[in-house]
Amino acid sequence: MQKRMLAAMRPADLAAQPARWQQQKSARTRARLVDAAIDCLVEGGYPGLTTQQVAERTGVSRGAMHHHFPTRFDLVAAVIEHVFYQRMRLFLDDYLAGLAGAEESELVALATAAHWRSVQGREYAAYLELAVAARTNAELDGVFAPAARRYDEVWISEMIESFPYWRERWETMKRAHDFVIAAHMGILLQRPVVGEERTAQMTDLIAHFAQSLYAIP
Amino acid sequence: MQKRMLAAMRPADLAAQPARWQQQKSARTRARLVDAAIDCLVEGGYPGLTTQQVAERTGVSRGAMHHHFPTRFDLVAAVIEHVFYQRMRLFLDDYLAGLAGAEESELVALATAAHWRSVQGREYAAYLELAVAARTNAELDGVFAPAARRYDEVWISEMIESFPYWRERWETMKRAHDFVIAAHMGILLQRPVVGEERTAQMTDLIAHFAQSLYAIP
DNA sequence: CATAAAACAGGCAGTAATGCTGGTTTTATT
DNA sequence: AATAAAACCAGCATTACTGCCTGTTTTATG
Repeated sequence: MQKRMLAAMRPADLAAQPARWQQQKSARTRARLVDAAIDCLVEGGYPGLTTQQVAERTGVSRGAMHHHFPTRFDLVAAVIEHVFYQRMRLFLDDYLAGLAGAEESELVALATAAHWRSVQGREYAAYLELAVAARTNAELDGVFAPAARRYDEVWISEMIESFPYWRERWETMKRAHDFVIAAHMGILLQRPVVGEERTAQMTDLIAHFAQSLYAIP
Repeated sequence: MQKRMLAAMRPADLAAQPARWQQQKSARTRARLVDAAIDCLVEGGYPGLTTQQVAERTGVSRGAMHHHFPTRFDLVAAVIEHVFYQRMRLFLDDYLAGLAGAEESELVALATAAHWRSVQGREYAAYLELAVAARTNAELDGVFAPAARRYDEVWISEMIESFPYWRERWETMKRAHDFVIAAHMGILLQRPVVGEERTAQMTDLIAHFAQSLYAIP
């Protein structure tokens, strides 16, 4: 439960303790820029992520921004790293926090619930915008797809570490993992049209199906 | 199986037999413009749907385009109607075509398979782009959300008509319907990262779960 | 303390998209 | 055939975004 795989992928924006003050200051503004970019993404989608907006939100001049991120796409690439990392970290923090003194039979339900919570955060909203935009933007896909596959492997590694009870049934675990991730994404997108009641019914259904995958060998 | 509800919602673009030739010509160019707009949507996402691109693809001048669709958003609104209608029509055509001589127990599997096929068409790709863009675009959402809710009701009506066998279990049917739609959407978005093999496993899983909803009362 | 380098600021040209306007051709009406 | 209306065309002004460029301040180094 050490999140070893994930820890190795921490992006430069979230560095722990930089040596020089100047580097620290630089890292701080970079982080602020990336954070503002995520806000833009959440509020205006991928087309709403403009350098002007980011500069205006952070108070950083466009010139300074050009120093940290020469082109708009450099900023987008940094956002991608940040979003993948944070999305996974927030899920793991939530899941591991609620794990104390849990029965083995509850683990799947706890993980499913934690994932549904994680899906409602702004990091996931930004991730979704990027994922959809990458479908129709070759340049973006060139950075997004490799990152997605990288984190998919990390995610599986973490799951194997967190679910030692199903050591001999990793294939089943992977299928359940894929299923929950895809289903929650779809539910999130359908939520505005079906409303809260049917959304809740669907999440319950997903949890039930995920459980059934483990219950039946 | 008459698609009565759906037939009542056919957009003006797809009118059957207009009276005057001029109106027919007008409807034809309108349809061409909407069709080109869908191509833009599929290839470049919502930001790629520009009036210039549409005019260039169709060969229609921007001035003529302004005559049919005074503003860009008028075109988008027409696209929304078209996409909702076509997405549902293509699914129903496919499903009803494969229905001849089918066992009652196969219906759920047939419907699920037909829906997964429909999800891979360009109409659905356009729908997805609009759905995601509407999340961060209030003006777009103002047209998209009502249309989505309208077609959600039509969809349910058609399902009730197509599945008379579960007359007394409409709630179960609705839940299965919601589940398959959401799950397929999520699978489609996850497909580029998980690959074809895991995608196929997921669709099989969805079909199995949908079936189980009916099998167990 | 002097000098280099890093971080920051503001502004300018190029590009592309939108909405609109004046003018032209084609079709319908009487 | 004459007139009105619908469909079509080309171009202009505005807006907004990107990329880059020249300076200025702050921090590190010898």
